[in-house]
Amino acid sequence: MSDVEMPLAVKHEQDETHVSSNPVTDDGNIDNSNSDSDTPLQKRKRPLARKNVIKEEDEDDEDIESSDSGAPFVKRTRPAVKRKSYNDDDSDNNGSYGSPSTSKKSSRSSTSLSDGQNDSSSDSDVPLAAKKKIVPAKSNGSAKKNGTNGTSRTKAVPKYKEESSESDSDTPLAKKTSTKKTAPAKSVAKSSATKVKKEPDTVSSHKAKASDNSKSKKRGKDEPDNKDKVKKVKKEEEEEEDPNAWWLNQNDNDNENEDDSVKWTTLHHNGVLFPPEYVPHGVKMKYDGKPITLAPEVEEVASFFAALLYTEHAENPTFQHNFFKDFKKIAKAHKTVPEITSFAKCDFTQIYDYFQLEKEKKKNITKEQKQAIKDEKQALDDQYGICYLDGRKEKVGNYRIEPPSLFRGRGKHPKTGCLKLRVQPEQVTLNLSKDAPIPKAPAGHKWAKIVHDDTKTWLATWKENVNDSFKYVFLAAGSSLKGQSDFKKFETARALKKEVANIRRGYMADLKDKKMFIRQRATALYLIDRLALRAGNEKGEDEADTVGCCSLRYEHVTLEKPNILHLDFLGKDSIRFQKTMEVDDQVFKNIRLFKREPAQEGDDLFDRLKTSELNKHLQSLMKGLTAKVFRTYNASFTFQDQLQKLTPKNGTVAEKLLAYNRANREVAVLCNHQRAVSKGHAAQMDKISDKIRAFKYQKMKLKRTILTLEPKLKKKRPELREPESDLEDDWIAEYETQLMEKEREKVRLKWEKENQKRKENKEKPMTEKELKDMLKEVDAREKELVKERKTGTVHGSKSATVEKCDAQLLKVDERIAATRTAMVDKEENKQTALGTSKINYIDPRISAAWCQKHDVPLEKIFTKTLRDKFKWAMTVDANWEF
DNA sequence: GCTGCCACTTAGCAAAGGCAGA
DNA sequence: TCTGCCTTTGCTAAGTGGCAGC
Repeated sequence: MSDVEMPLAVKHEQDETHVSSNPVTDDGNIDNSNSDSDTPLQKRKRPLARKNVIKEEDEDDEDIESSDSGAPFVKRTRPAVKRKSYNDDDSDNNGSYGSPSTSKKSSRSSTSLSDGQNDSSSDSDVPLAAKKKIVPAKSNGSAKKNGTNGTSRTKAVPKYKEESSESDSDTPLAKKTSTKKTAPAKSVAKSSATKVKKEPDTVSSHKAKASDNSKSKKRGKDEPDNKDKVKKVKKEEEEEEDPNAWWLNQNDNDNENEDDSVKWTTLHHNGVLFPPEYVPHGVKMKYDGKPITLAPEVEEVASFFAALLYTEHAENPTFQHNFFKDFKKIAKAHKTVPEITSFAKCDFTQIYDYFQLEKEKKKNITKEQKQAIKDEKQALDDQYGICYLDGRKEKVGNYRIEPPSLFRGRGKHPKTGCLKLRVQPEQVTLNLSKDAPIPKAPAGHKWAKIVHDDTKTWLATWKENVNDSFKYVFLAAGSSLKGQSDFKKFETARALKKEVANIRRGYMADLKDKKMFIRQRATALYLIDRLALRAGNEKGEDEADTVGCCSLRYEHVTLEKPNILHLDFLGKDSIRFQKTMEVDDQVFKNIRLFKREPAQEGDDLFDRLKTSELNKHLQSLMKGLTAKVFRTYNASFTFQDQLQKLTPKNGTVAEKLLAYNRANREVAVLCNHQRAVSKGHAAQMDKISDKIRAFKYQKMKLKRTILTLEPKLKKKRPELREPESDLEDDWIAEYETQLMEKEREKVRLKWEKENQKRKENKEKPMTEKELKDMLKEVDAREKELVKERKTGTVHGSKSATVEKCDAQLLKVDERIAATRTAMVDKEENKQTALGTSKINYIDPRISAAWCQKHDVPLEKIFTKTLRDKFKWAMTVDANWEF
């Protein structure tokens, strides 16, 4: 089997590419004289229209219809921004790749497939499904019935009604809502429950599990502790009686066709929290070497930049350019003297230094001050951090209005550095139920609008000025609405699991379709499925140049005979996607066809395909299916598959966790979730190595003690004479010197502490001589160590016995193993971000079931926040399968 | 049928918090 | 108890995809 079938087998090289720097000229413009043509400020080359008729000499392609009846061949035009490959100066990476000319005339016939490649239409060639062992879900199928397949969505009629933006009530939220204890006739729990049905093995309770004593099988040494911990966590979390446990409160008789667009019946909240008004610090910036006085409004913007000095943002020419443009404007508006016209003459370091000082001060505040800050935060959380949805208390997520700042766009975002203005209450619309008291707007202000839209989950919204996009205040991740949404997402992915073999057969057949549009759709789907690519919607010219599958361009794809595909592009967040994989021969042929001359840099690879068309097709294959479901499905499937393969049956908890993280990592790699290697990574690794060496040293000493106690064991137990690896004589000598030095330091501290105590008790202090005597003991020990090194005999403590030493040896071995495991985990994890896939793509029920099955405490894999977010998933039993 | 708007999910980074070792 | 490092959380940017309106 070729590894083309397995997303995991994809070879990948990852890298991160970010902005390059161009100097900013005095007038605030970017000097491009030395840069390549890749600057975001330049126009992207408009793609040339490709010839309509494409002739392919390969027999399959000969009679492709040139004008798809289903898809009018109108070449789409993209924003006219010239886009050059971001990795122009990284040519080494591509040097060995097949040049675009490989896509020209090929002597290969369709039968010249690589070894093991079958006809793409055959079953054996159906990807993943056929190759991976797909275990049918053990559930009773209700998921399909309930999740996404069973309901027909009734179109929502938004119940919009505007009201006066004046606040009409001071009544505190809790007081008002507390009278509304009974759930409304159509509560979320009910309406959502119609889609979220009970699966017998899904809702078996943890309580039953907790009382199950059958798990008294042999445990690792650390496990009794863990068991207690599990119990403790379970108990704590069970004790928090959850009135929002919608997943337990499902009614089989609920009407499946019920309108699921209505999200709530009543919604009460306290509005949003605005950032405090700006308080000027009075620290002056320098202009042309001289301190200048700034109006508070100007000082605020200067401070935004000063706070970012020496960061990548402040070094980024686009950021500088955009900041300076806005800064100049605001400085002029406030008649700053002298007029600020040159970025190069601006010196923000004094403000930066002031912030550093403030940071230091903040570090050194008293306990009481810290507590006061904490209390203040708690009070705000109490006021704004909760709301009442259908009478039930729920957490609000981000109730703070985003403070003014400089927009920190990622990658080569053309607007990065622009001034993000302070949001006024007059821009903020609140969404709450008609019966809810309207929160008071800040003094002297009023709200933009008050709406009562029960089809929306947001509590507040406003428009930001930089990208003209909407911002929202939503419920927290652990809320019922978010939980139900998560549940639905994973149920759709599970539904895909049942359909995926058919869908794959379908798109593999479509790869040879006569219509170009269908071929492109099938090829794109193949890539989305195999490489977990994002859909790739079209983007505007005022956004960073990043792509997904449907927006891949000519220059992102390179082919290498016989069937190797290289992909290299910037994906979401300008994270580089760089992978090489073997692809199905027909996919290879198709991409070669799509890349045909006169296609050139800047041209779309899939010039007839849009994400909307792709998703429309997917909807026809399975209800609720979109491109992104493949990512969720493949992530969860891969995770479960890897967990099953990697988890050691009789391993320790540490070993099982290593397996868990490895499975998680496979998913993170599949989804291309990257992170920068932390600055201190190498030093941290060295530290762990030292720790292991120290353990080995202990082991060596114990072995020698045993042999000193029982010299006869030399023959019986030859392993006692074997030297420890990595323990050179020089290292041992140095280590022992360090040990003794630390010992002396300890003795001195002990002596000082004792004297301090005696002083307080008005007793006679210890003398210097006594200290010297104590230090002499250390000297004697050091001499002894030198002797031990020479002779190889170690006497150990007076009470030392062979049995005791053996027991200690065992313990040290365990510690070495655990530390090694942690070290391997850390090294393997340095470039990969596991969190994103864990939070968004991996069905949490897989983890919950795994924890139960392998007796691993849940809190080892999910933080409190995640346990809260996934509480709906924690009730599965050990045999639950995705 | 196309386009842009809107609502929501997904994403990495940086600050805050918490914990282990000194 | 303190310090420094690692983990967790908060923030907000950047995606996806449905749908209204032209």
